[in-house]
Parts: sequence; structure tokens; C-alpha cells
Amino acid sequence: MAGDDNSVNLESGLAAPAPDAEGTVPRGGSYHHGDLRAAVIAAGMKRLAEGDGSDLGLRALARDVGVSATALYRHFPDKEALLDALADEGLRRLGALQAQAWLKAGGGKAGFLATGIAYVRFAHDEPAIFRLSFTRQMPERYRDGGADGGETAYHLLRAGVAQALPDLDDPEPASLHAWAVVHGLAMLILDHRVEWDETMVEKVVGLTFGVAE
Amino acid sequence: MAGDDNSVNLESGLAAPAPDAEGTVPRGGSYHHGDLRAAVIAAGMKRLAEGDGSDLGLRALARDVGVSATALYRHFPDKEALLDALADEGLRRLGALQAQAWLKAGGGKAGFLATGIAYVRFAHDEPAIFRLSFTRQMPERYRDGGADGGETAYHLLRAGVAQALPDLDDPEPASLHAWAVVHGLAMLILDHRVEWDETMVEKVVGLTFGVAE
DNA sequence: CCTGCCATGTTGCCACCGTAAACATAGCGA
DNA sequence: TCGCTATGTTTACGGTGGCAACATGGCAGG
Repeated sequence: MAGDDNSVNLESGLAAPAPDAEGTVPRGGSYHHGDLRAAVIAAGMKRLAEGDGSDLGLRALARDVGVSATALYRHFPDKEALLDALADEGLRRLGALQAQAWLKAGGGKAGFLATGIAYVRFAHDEPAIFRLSFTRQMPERYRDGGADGGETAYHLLRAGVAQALPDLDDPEPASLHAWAVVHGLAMLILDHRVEWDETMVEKVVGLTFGVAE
Repeated sequence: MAGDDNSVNLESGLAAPAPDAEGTVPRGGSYHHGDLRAAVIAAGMKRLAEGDGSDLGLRALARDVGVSATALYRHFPDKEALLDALADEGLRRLGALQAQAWLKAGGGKAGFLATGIAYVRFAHDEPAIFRLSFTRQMPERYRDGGADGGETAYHLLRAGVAQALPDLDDPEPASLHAWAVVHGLAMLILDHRVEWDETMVEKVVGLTFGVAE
């Protein structure tokens, strides 16, 4: 009872770009539809990536997948749960991008900076997904078990702070500060209170602890 | 044509607590209702202050005010416009609180810190209002004229940065950094990814430019 | 004072939404 | 083969935002 119902694990999960054709009928060997739930989440992510997230909705998602609206209730208790799943998938992607940036930069201060920039860039590139991912998922009301995808992102940040500032008595406020900077910048850009500008983001994130090299 | 239709200016606008009885029929000399629009906005703020903002809605608001649902369309083109008005009022209140904190701290570095903390505290005290205020109000699609309430908040922040760090070649990234810190912290607290803790907030905000005295 | 205008508010309606209940279908184990 | 159960469909209900037609009442011009 701990194997297949918590993690979505659709093809575009972490590492594989997976240039599949459609998200509608991916596999061929399960039940009536194939793998609904995964298909629904894929459709949701697609809508989020293209639209502004306002045109989400049971009926629309169901239509995308080619299934009746109430069919989704076999896989999600209600719409909130579906959105939670989408949010989790979004956080997972964010974490993957950050890890990638960290590795590419070779860790250290450069890596720390790179993860921060990746954070903001993700918000800019996928506004609806980013917003959904963080607006959702409040207390443990919903999540009864299993780690959510957001932990990866925070752990990466924490590790980044630890490497960028090795001599620090209490890393907690520093980590929070760093997180707040990138998250706030991301949100302000999303809400059009600040314009996206790569070099500006570098400057602002670089101001954190004076890490800019 | 520039006198009375852009700013709401209900009793609880900026400075006056205004211990009025109800928000339903405030004045006595206008039209059928008195001053709808202001009454609707007051009702909306009340709902935002008490609930989580999910129970907003034309019908509910109209019921609060004691008016038919479609009556609101005489004052707002659609629901979005109504929410924009509420968002603007929220930003105005935030600006007022920041100004108050700034003055009380006597300006300077202490004032800068105080405005930042006031920003986060406002988000914590009025989550729904804060969230609405910043999630709304995207481009100039809606705002065809008039300054929005958010400018006050940002100008105060900018002034705070200028006073806290007088010798700075380019104040723009620094201002953005400071804004991002408080905004990000506020958002993370709102979304329950960080727990509210007054001293923690002080520490984190104080880390900005090492301003902590 | 009367009369008509126009801003304001009401009633009725429509499409859409989330979701619960009853029904249909199909794969799998006994 | 039979029937259980997971899956998907149909139908229906209350609620929503929003449009159109109608009612109302304060104010201006005669």
C-alpha cells in the first residue's frame, strides 16, 4: 500500500523530456482509459503552461482527456485534490530545474546563485504553474502522508546557503532570507509589479549576503 | 472629471479608525441606497478580514449590503473590477501602516526595518486582503488612469532604502532586494510554508544589507 | 407645480461550474 | 463461468457570474 498511489510519475516527471506524441492514451495495458489521473495531470499541466490558469476546471480537463467530467472523481476526491496534485507536480519540476542549475554551475557560491536564478526564471517561464504550486498546499489538512515536491526545492536552497556561507552560526534565518528573496522576486514579477529582466534578477539575487562574485 | 470616481475614500481609508456603527447606510443624502460602491467595498473588506476570501461573490456581497446582486453592475463593470477596487483599498491600508511604522520608528535604519516588519505583519494579520491585493492588478488593462494604492508602499520602501544606505551607487537593485525579502517572506507565511514568528521576521528582515542594529 | 430624463436598483433568465447518485461496463479472480 | 470491483457515464441539483428588460425615484427645465 505504499507503491503506486502517491507519486504521479508521468513521463515528464523529473529528468526525461520524453517527446511523446499525446498525453491522452499513453500506455496500452491497464483499464478502460489507460492511465487516467496521469493523463488528467498532464492535461492540466499543459493548460497551465499555455493559459493563465483561469480556464482550469473539471469539465474542461475531462474534455481534454476525452472522458466524462465526473470520471475524475474516481481519482480525486474533489477539485482541490486535483489542483494539489498539479501543484505537487509543479514543485517537483521546480526542484529538478534547481538541481540542474546547481550541478551545471558546479556548486559553491556560483551554484547558490544559479539555483536562485533558476527559481525566479521558473516563475517567469511558467507563471500559472508557479502560482498554483505555492498558493495551494496549506497545512496537513490534505497531505496525510508522503513528502511533497516542495521539500526538494527547499533542501537545495538550504544546502546552497550552507555551501555559500560555511561559517555561519545559525543558518536558519539566512536560508529563510535567501528563500524570501527569490520567492518575493518571483511573485512580484508574476504579478507584474516588477518587469522580468535577467541581469536585474542576477543583480538582486546576488545582493543576498553579498554573494555576487 | 477628476474628483470623485477614482478614490474610494470610505471612512476607514487612511488615518481614521472611524468607529461607525454599520457600513450599510452611512450617509443620508444621495440616491436610492446611500452610497453603494463604498458600502460594497466595506462589506468586501469585512468578509476578507474575517474569512479566507473564498466566500467572496456578487450575490453574497449584495446580500450583505441588502441589495440585489445585479445592482453591483451599476458600479463595477464586472466582478474583476470589484476585486480590483478591494485590492486597491488593501494596498492603501498597507501603505498607511508602513508610513505609521516609519514615523513611529523615527526614520533611518530603524524606520527601514520597521516598515519591512509592518509589511510582513500586515500580510500575517490580513492574509486574504494581502493576497488579493497582490494577486490582482496586472497590467494597464484595467487601470486606465489614476495611481494605484500600491505606489505608496513602494515609494516608502524606496525612501527607506535611500535613508538606510545613503552611499549607494544604484539604489534600484537594493530597493528591489528589500521589497523582495519582505514580500517573499509574507507570501511564504501566507501559504504556510513558513510559520509566523515575530522575532524570526525581525532577524530575516534585519539580514537585508546587514541593517540589523 | 408638472413633466420627462436618467441614474439607480429589481426580476428573470442563461450558461457554466462542482459534485452527488444511480447506472453501465469491463477486466480479473474464484 | 460467474460475479466482484474498479472504472467511466448519465442525470440532476444548487450555486455562480452576467445579460436584458423592467421598475423607481430624485433632479432639471418648462
